[in-house]
Amino acid sequence: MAQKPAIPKGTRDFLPSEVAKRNYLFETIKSVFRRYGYAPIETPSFELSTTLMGKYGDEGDRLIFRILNSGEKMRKADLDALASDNLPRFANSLAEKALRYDLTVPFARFVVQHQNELTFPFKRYQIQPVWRADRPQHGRYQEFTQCDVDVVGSESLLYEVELIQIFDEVLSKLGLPGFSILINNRKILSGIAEVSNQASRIVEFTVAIDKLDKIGEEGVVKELTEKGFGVEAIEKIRPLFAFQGSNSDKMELMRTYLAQSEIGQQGLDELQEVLDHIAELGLSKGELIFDLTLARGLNYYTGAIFEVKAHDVKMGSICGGGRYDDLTALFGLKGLSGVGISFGADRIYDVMTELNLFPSTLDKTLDILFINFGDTEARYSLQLLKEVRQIGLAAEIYPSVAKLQKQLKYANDRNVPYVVMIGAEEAASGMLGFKDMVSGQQAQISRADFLTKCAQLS
RNA sequence: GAGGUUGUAGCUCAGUUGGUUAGAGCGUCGGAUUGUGGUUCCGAAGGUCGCGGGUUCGAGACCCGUCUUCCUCCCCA
Repeated sequence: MAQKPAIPKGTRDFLPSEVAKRNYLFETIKSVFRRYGYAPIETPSFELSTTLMGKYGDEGDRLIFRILNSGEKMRKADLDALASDNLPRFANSLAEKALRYDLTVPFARFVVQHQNELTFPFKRYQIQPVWRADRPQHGRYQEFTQCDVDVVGSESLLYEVELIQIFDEVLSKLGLPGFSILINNRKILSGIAEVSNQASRIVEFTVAIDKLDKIGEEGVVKELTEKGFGVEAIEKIRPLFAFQGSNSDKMELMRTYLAQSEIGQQGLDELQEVLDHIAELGLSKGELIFDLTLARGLNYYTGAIFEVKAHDVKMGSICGGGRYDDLTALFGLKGLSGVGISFGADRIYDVMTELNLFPSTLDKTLDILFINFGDTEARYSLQLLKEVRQIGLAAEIYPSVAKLQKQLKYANDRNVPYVVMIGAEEAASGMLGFKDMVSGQQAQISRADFLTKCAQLS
């Protein structure tokens, strides 16, 4: 019985034209990564559940795809846990492997595991798919590709600067007309929590303040109240709702506000240093903005936090990243600070499609098509075809003796710029018909002239 | 995980309060035109109406379930 073809929700097939665009995207990204001295690594698409679980907070755990144990391993199911309603534990006993959720945590595992084989600071890039059991939406998939660059083994803020330059260079190179590179620092957020006496509830606080531009001041107050923040605490953070203006205006406000917080001042110092460097070096199309409401949920960032948003499109963040001081400590290696960023290739692809930024030349996968007029005539074409390929052009001969109309239509559909016709007449005379499919013009030229032309095209 | 929404030809979509044989455009294929494509004209093929159950004399349409799509939350690339 024929089965209706389908793929799981949140996943996609890629047609040749789409792969061409994706490769162009990846190649552009890679070329920049390499130029800044990063080398590629790869890690398995699935890890041990224990490697991933608990690293992304409760929300994150929910979104991790688990791989059901197979065969005899199914007997490991912890039925006691099920009976006592301990579903997380029961789930863990059913699945000892899980699809990776991002590239950062596996990277931390990789660094600890191979620490003796690496030179620090270790700079790597990694372009691989990740999976999230999220509900699909615009720009949101269950399988998508992340392009990460990270450096571990240095606390130098020069890397923050470098990564901002990479954001700017990649996205400018891809032709995005404008985008905002949002930056914040976890220490500033900690300082706010400290000043408002809510040090232990920083996550709830940051989640609420992250919505400032969405639900407004009243909404944030309401949400904080609902979460049990007292009137006093809310009054203490109210000055932050006026946070606006230039980066230096914002810095000034925060210097005053966080005057009593040591950690807050430290965060401001760090941010200031990065801002100064970038101001001096300049950016191409990007705009670096100090954004206090940027409080990404990932609970492993300890210093800088980044996020990038493209202008003029309705799309969430297209890039993210930040500094994490303790990530490798989770796998037993302390005192190793890391900082990294991630490009959301699929979202960038969607943005570029929407803004029509892909070069039209990407469609072309064939330079020359030889028309097939018959078995005898094709012999002449085959010899020439071989030489054309050696020159470096993509070329092929139509596989059967179909009507010329059909062969030309095929050339048309394939976006082939040139067609060569060698029929009985041409085979005898040593000439060939060379047709420009764009202009429609055709000329009889010698084989030598043809090969010269091919050499120019390659 | 919560709420809403969608599904009819390869694609985009019509389809009246439930009523005969479910339509159009685009695309595909064939022909006009045996060595000249994109334009034009003529013709043809192509549908378990997402899937399963129910109501009814009768369901593409109504009800229930399920999957899928898109959207708002949550969260994130």
